[in-house]
Amino acid sequence: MQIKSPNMSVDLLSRPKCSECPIRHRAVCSRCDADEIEQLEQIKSYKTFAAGDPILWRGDDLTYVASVVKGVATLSKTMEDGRIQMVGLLMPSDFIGRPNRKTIEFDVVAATEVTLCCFQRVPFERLLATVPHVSQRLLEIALDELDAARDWMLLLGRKTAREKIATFVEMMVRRQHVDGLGLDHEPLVLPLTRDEISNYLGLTLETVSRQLNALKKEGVLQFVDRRRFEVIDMAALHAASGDDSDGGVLC
Amino acid sequence: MQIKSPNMSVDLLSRPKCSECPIRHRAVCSRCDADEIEQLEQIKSYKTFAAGDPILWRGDDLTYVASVVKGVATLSKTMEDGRIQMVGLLMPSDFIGRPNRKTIEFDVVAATEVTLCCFQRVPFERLLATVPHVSQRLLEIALDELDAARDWMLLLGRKTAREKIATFVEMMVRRQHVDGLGLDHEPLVLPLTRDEISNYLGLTLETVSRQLNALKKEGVLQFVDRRRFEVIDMAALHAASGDDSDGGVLC
DNA sequence: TCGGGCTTTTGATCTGCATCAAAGTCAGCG
DNA sequence: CGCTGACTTTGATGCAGATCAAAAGCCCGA
Repeated sequence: MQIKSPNMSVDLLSRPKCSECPIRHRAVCSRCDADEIEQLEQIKSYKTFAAGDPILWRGDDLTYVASVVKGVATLSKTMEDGRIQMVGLLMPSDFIGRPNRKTIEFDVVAATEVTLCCFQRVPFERLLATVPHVSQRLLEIALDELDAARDWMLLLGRKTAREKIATFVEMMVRRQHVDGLGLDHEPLVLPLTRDEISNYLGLTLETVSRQLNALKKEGVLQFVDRRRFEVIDMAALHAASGDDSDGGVLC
Repeated sequence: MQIKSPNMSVDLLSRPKCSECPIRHRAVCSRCDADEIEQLEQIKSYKTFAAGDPILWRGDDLTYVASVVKGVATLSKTMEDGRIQMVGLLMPSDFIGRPNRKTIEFDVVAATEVTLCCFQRVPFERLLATVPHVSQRLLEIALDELDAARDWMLLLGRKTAREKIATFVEMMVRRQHVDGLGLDHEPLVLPLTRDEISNYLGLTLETVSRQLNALKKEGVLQFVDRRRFEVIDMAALHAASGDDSDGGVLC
């Protein structure tokens, strides 16, 4: 399944179906009737950001809610002294912003070129209040995000550098596979620099580089350039991640 | 404001009001009409667990959703080799379980004696589908939890042991204050053992002990026994937490 | 009151990852 | 092309917190 053409209001609540992973990849929401879609159309617009552009800064007014159509954005927190922790990686079909909150608490930055499908927040909230299945859908999305955040807490608090890297690479494989960004046996992409990966995993960029090269040396991965790679030994990769056998949660 | 007597259905969605902290402490939900309360009454029951009792084990069927009335429970993930990461601390008014999910992905254990207000999941979901403000309320709760989880990710990934401990103690102060568990200038309680705290903070129990004693030696805290303490120097505690000036988020 | 089994403290040592430093690689662009 | 600046790799060293070990304190029941 490919990314939706940017011409459907249901972008906001849809997601490619993935039989493997019940947590983060949800079935397409097709419950909106014609009238509801019409309402969404009227408050909708598309915005594009270049790689590196800030999308929202901590404290900004949330005039829009949005969903990622194309590209990858990062969601992160920064401490006063500059330490950064990424708390989410926003890929196609992920949701940005939230109803009933006027400002955002995190920094959102485009990691690659990003296209967003935006809806004006206030009218969107009205829709929320009148159309019950929309708020139920949003509740599902929020609970999925909560599960993903908690899985990431296990990674940050208890995993070794090697396990963190293996988990991250495995996640890239799964998400790109189901999102249709890379066809089978095409090289996969790391949408982040070593520095950004380190901020996601709670490591330094040097450690990320060393661990990635260690996996290469062991024949688990192969790099075609600094951003593109192939997995040679999926089983070894999974074994290194420290996750339970099925590994279904963190994709 | 004291803990509610266990006689009101609105236990599920209510929470003591706290003017200081908009994130985790929500205003009481009083939108249910008499008929809705009646419906909730019929699917409600109270359950009590002794300290140390497991409440739910990973993979268990979720026959109930519940909210904590009294006591403290922990929510955690365990790796195959025994490493544990606590991903949530459930205190009075916190919600357990979720609609539309048949099993739970985490272990829930009573840290102290715990009283839960339980609702049968399936009928509760029916209520969700028919009464829009309940799902909106649950969405708010889920989004608050998500913010808290993401703040905790910053702690786990980037804070030092000292900052972690200071943040944790500060959180105990705030939550016990607003939940009315301890009156002003009464000793505050650590509802967890050193080992449990270490699992919450991604540390070892020895490091927790050392850092807590360091804060004592510096005159920031004072212990009346191993579980009870007073904060002598709130400003120093906050300064040690590494959080932004107002510190409003992690309470 | 004593004793046994917890939890906690304290000390000594080790190590994984951070930090510091410098060289290497690549993409874009004049 | 070759220069420039950003990203990445690699190496050397240091240290926060883990690990290992043992003593001390505390609760509780006999």
